[in-house]
Amino acid sequence: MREVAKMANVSIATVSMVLNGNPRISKATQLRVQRVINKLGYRPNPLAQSLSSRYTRTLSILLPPLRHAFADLYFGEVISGVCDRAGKLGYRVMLDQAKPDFIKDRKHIELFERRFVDGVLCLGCNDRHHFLEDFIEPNYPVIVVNNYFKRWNLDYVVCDYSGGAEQAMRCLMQMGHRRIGLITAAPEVQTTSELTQTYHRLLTEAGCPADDTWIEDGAFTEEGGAAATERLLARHPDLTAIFAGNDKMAIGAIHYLHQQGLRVPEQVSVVGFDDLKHSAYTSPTLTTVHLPLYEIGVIACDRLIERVRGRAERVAERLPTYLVLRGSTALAPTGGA
Amino acid sequence: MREVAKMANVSIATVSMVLNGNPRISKATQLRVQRVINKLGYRPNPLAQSLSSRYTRTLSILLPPLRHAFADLYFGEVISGVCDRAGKLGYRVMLDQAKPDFIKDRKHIELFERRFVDGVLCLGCNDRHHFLEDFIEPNYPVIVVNNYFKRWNLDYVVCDYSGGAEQAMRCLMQMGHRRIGLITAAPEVQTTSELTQTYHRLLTEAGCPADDTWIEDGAFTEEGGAAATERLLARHPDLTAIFAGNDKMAIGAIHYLHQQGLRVPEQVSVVGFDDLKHSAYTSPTLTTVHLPLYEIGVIACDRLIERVRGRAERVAERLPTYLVLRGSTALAPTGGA
DNA sequence: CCCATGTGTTAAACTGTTTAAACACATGAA
DNA sequence: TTCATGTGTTTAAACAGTTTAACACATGGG
Repeated sequence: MREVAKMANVSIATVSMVLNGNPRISKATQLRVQRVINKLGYRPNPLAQSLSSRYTRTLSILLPPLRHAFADLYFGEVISGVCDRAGKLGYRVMLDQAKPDFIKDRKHIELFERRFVDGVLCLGCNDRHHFLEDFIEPNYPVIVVNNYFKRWNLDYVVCDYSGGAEQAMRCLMQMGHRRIGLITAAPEVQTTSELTQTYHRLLTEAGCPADDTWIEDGAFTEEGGAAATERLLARHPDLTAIFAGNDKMAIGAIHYLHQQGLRVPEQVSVVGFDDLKHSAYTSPTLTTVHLPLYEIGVIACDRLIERVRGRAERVAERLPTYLVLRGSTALAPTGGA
Repeated sequence: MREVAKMANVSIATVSMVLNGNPRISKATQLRVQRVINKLGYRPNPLAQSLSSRYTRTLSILLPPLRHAFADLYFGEVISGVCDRAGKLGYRVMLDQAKPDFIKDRKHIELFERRFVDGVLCLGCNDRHHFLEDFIEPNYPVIVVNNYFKRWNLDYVVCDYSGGAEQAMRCLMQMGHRRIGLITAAPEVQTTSELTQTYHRLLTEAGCPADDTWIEDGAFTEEGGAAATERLLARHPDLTAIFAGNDKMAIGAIHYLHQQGLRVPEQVSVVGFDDLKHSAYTSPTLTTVHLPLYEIGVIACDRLIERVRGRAERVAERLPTYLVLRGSTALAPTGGA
């Protein structure tokens, strides 16, 4: 920078102002300095810029403390959206994981206090992640992705889980299903509970309310989905459909059903939730609720950057979802179980 | 830092030295300063540290310019390994994507020149990614993950593709398969070409060499795998097995075979490569070669940090792979096609 | 002619750390 | 006593920018 200033016969401050498009610099000076910058191929050092300006132009994606958290298509889609958008807006993206040590060392606070990042996107978090509380009072720029909280007043962007669940349930019921098992996970997550409530509401409206024996926890994993299916089937051998809170559990369910020699969808229909890429390639292909995960990443990123730049209003957006009808659903078998 | 220095009656430099465990500081001073640091809850500003020390303690993961690149279990596993290891060693991880604009703007160079990061891990790159060349001459710390190049002398960590392919092919051949189609992708990738060579070698050794009509490109995607299977089947309706260069293409192949009413594995056996999480949950479950992708991420991260810290020797590691026998393979049908 | 106003530029202070060189001061040997 | 040596600490200069108050100068109005 010094070199540029010297060669253009101006002060360092002038060069800085040219770089930042300060309107107090005359056209002539601007052009002269710009030419020298190009000739010297000068590029400002972002570290120094951040040190001075207190903006890092870096965002963090904070993932829950799951093993191999990045090897997950659900998170992957969101992250893709965030990265694409952030890149376009000149922001960098860092990855962090809210492991117990991470929180214990207050690293989530340091993210801001030590100026590692300008803002944080929280994926896959739930009510038990008490560290979220620490973001509220200092009013740090944070957006919760695909969940929201009653107890904490945090900005969020979510998919319309109720709407998606309603479509899925209506579809099953129109096909004649009434004995429908529900596999969910993390009941403390608001979006999940929307799903459960919708499930209850629609069955009740149809005059055949379900009790808790029809609901099992599948931990959002394939194994969990399979195990949950086993438990459901043990209690209700006559069930004709399973509605899973995500695609992985649905795939686990199909896996278990096949193991037991049950045919999908002839004997049991299965509906998932997420519409991950490979759900279109399973056997049978999976009927599922499409979530705009990539788009949600894009929007969350947009809103976060707006907040970083001073936007004050709360963010609370809800994106529409829709059912994708594929091969894992069929008319309910008419005969016996 | 100033405050700490004042309160401990020492200079800022002394505080810095205490922080960095400089042996020239006496035990007494060290203790005194440390106490003040704790009392004030002082934490050094990493930006300023980086500005001074010229180390950012940040690594970049550079992904190829694929759509939704992060929504990929293959990359996801590697990234998980990298993040876990980097976190333990006190390094942060940034995400970058080698899109055309990114390269055109020489942002991959700026990563180093503007001191965004200390080192870069390149995932999913191939011989056509000429930007890799730019890293060689300045000797920037870069590790190529799961590929290597003959034309460029870059450090790498790979899985043993030859070994894995040999196990897969031997397994198929022991089950009586001889008419085996190969679905690969990106032939310019060394690791891929290991696979193809092994395929040719084993078939030739068995006295039934295959020509190029037995090989199709599947672009590493499910769609591609399905399309490749269609082409293979059109030419060789009598094939009894398909060996795919990754799990996604294998899943695409099974998808197409099912669509055509062919049973897997009774009529056609399918073997994949990668052993992604959900390959254990497909129908049928997928026989595949397990790649230690998470471990490769860990090791690549380790080696990169060693290089950043001055290690000079070239990195060229190869991790073992093994076949996982599941439900998509069976004895070759003895009768007609 | 004097002063208020506006425009372009600069010097200096600031961001928070590292590090090389200089500086006290005590010790031990000649 | 004098000088060399070693130890612990400080000084001051980087690192590479941004920001702000001040300044020089031109213009226009009273």
